[in-house]
Amino acid sequence: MAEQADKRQPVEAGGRGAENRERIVAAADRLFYEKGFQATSFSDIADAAGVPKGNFYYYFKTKDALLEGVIDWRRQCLKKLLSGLNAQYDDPRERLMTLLTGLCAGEDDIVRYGCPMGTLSAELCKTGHEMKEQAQSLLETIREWIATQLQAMGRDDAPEFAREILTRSQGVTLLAHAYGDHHLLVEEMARVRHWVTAVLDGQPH
Amino acid sequence: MAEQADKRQPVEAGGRGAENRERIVAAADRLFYEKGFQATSFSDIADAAGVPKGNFYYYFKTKDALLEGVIDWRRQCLKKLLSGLNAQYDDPRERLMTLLTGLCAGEDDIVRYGCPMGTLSAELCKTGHEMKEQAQSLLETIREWIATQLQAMGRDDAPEFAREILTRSQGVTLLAHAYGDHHLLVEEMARVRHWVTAVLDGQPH
DNA sequence: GTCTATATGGGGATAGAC
DNA sequence: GTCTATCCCCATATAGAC
Repeated sequence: MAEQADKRQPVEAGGRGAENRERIVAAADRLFYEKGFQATSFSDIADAAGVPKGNFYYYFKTKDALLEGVIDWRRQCLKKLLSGLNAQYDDPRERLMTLLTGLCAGEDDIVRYGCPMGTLSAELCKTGHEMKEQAQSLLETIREWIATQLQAMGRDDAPEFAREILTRSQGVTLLAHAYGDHHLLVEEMARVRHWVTAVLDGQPH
Repeated sequence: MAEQADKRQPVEAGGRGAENRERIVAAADRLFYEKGFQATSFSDIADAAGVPKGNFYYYFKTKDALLEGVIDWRRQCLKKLLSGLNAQYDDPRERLMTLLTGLCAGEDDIVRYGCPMGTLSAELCKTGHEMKEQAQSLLETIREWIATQLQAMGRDDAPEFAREILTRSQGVTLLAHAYGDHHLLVEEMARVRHWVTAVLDGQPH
């Protein structure tokens, strides 16, 4: 189940195969997000990626292996996002607020498809998929990063505070998705930021 | 799509057919909750309900019709719950706090399968199912009830406040489900209640 | 490495005996 | 109203030519 990972070595070697592999992962990533994991068929992915169905069993032996590739891909994107924030700002508070603002960046996507991490976790948990822990670890990664920023601000309630920020953000995206309400997303996320600001400025929470 | 509803007339007539229909709905309700809608097959339901597969096409022409029956069933349960609270308490605040406490009642279920309304909405929205609005209306029903209680307490921010309570509750259940963490559920729900109490007692929010 | 043709299984749904 | 046998389709997955 973890053996597929090493197959990714030739990615940087620059062969056409690497391009194909990445195309498949990128297409699957998008479709798993838009339609969900179960509802996405190989045909869907093949069409989207422009790669014949049969071919990509060469890259991924099973659909689960493909899911693993997609989760790894999302993990890399997330890591890149967070380390980007680390590099861009020195002030941990600025980092955090930028993240919270950025969560609304893909506004339409979130309204239409929900949070990529939250919805995937929910689906995999419900179906009892073996890879649910991997999806959960994406959420945990972001929670830890938030906690790190809070700790850098000298807060001793960093872990719980971070958890609550994540909780509220997930609640907002879930409802915005369920209601298909763009306005709800923007307004409630602003409310979350306002609350974080107030707490950081000394209000008890 | 709505024609199946009138089939429910004979339910109270007390024939064996009515029992069967209810058994099917009850089994489907439970399985849709535990495994999700897509992942639940007719065979699963047939086994659980003790009714042969072929038979229940007599009651539901399609899987979607069955889903509609399940959503109606959940709506009735929800209505019963809320009117029960209305009858049990005169004080709207007591009603609200009882509801918020009760949300943790099925603790283990929530940790394992999430919120019945939230997870169903998420799944139907993601797959673009025609019945997503029906699922959404379950959430809306509960939000309206909360708003009604808040308004009865004389709050002029009732609609937004109710929405935020729902948002936070959904966030808590989503994370508790994703993490499979019983402790998280209890603790964060207590935090939500604490926050509601504080706001009701005059703290700005 | 690439792609076509195909196997296999399980899903929803139907026909029709009882 | 009840239940069995069966159909069809589409999904994942494989075999093997190129």
